[in-house]
Amino acid sequence: MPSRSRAIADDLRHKVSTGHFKAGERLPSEAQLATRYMVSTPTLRSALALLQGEGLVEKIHGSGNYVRRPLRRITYVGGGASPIPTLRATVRTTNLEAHGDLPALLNVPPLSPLTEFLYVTHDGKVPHSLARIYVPRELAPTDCPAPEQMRARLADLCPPLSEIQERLGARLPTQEESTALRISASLPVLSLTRVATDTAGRVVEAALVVLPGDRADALFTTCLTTDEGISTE
Amino acid sequence: MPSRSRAIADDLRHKVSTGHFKAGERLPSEAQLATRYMVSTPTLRSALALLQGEGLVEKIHGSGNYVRRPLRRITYVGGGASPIPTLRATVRTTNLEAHGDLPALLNVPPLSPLTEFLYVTHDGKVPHSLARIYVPRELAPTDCPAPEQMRARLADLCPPLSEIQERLGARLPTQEESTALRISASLPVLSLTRVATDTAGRVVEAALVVLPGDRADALFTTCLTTDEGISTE
DNA sequence: CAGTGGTCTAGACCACGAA
DNA sequence: TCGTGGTCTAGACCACTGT
Repeated sequence: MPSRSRAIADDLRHKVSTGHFKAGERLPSEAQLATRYMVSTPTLRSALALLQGEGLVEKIHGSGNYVRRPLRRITYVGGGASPIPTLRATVRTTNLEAHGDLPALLNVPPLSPLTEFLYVTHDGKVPHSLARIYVPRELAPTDCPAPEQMRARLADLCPPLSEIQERLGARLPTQEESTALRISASLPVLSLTRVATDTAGRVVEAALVVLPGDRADALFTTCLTTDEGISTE
Repeated sequence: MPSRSRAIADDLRHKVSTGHFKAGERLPSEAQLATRYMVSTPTLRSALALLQGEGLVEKIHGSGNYVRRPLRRITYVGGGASPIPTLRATVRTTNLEAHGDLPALLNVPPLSPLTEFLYVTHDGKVPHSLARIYVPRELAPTDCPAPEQMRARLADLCPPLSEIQERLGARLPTQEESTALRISASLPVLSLTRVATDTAGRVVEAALVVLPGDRADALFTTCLTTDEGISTE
C-alpha cells in the first residue's frame, strides 16, 4: 500500500540518485512540488520528512530544501583505538559535580568533582560528532588536549589502562544534539558510551559519543586465534 | 519554542511516568485527546508520533494508542559470544544466490550458492530481534539449528574461526523490519553486520542483525592487559 | 520586502479491529 | 456495525532567509 507521500519520496529519491537533482542543489519550493505532484502541502512535507530521516535532504528554514552532499563516512574503531579519525575539533572544558548517570558510570560518589570535555569534531564546515568526556578532576589535564592527545595521555597513566567497555545504542537525537550536529530530529544517531578502567580498577574516563546515523558506523574486530572469547553460553 | 505538539508530548510523557496512564493501558482516543488539549487531530497525532519514536506508545490501527509495557532490555554481546540471549526463535531457511552486498561481504563470486537463515527471536509474544545469516552453501547444515547451536557448529569447524568483524550503525527500519519487529517506522534500529572468518581466510558466516533501538544495545569489552590495541593513530 | 519553510486548523474519506 | 487510527485536503498565519 504505497501511500501518496511514500510514492513521492520514492520518486524524489530516484530523481536524486539519477542526477536529476544534483548534490547541493536546491529543490523546487514545497508549494511548487505540491502542485507538480498534485497533493496538498502537508502531504508533500511528509514525503520530504522521509527523505530527511534518511539524511538525503536538508531543510533550511526560509531558504529551501537542499540535496545533501554525500558526506565522508566516519568509522569509529572500537577496542581502544583512536575514538574518532583526526579531525578539527572544538573543545570546551567545564568543571562540575557528578550527577545523573555519571556516578554509576565512573564508579565515584555523587557530587564528586569531575572535568567535562565537550568535543565537537568537524569535517570541513560540517559537524561530524559530538563527544562528552568525563574524567575525575584529579586525573584531568589542565589544558585542553586534542582528542588524540587525550588518549595518548591516558595511555601514559600509571597504573595503565586495563579494560575498555563500549556500549552502543540507536536512538533519535535530543534537540541539543540535532542542533549541534546540524541533522534532522528524525535522523537516528549512533550513541556510544565508553568506559575506560585502569589496572587498579578505577574508572579513568567515561565518554558519551553521538554520531549521525546516516554516515557513521562503529567497527569492532575480534581475533580468536587462541580460542578465547568463543562461548555458546 | 515549545511547539504545541511538543508540549502535548511532554505532558503525556509526564502522565505516563507518574502512573496517570499505566503500562498496557489504552489512551483516550485521538479525537478525545485532541478535544482535551484543544488542538486539531493532526497536531495531536504529531505529538503521539514523537512518543512513538521513543518507543513509549504503540499505535494499533483500529484499536487505539497503548502505553507500551516496559520490555526486557536486550544486550548483544560482541566479540564472538552468543549473538543474542537464548530466546525462542522462529527460523526460515532459504537457498539463494549471492547478490547485492553479499558477494563483497562473504568474499565469494556473485551468484555463488548461499543458504540464508532468517531468525526472528521472541521474548514471550514480543518480537525482539531479526537476523539474516548467510553461509556458503557447502558449509551450511542441512537442518535448522537454533542460533546458539549454529554458533557451536561454527566453533567446531576445521579450520577454526580466526576473526570476527562487527560493524554497527543506527538507522530507521525498513518497512519489512518495522513489521517483523512490530515497532513504529520512526523508531531507530541498531543494525549490526557480523562477518566471521576462519584461519584459512575464508568467510564462513555473515550475519545482518536488526535490534529495536528503544530496548537494545551492544556491548563490547576489550582487555588491554598486554598493551596491545592501544594506538593513537 | 518577497519567498521560503514551520505549524496549525477543521474538516473529509478510507481501512482496520472488536463485538 | 461502529469506533478506531491512517491519510489527505485546502487553506491560514507566523518565523526565518536573502535581497
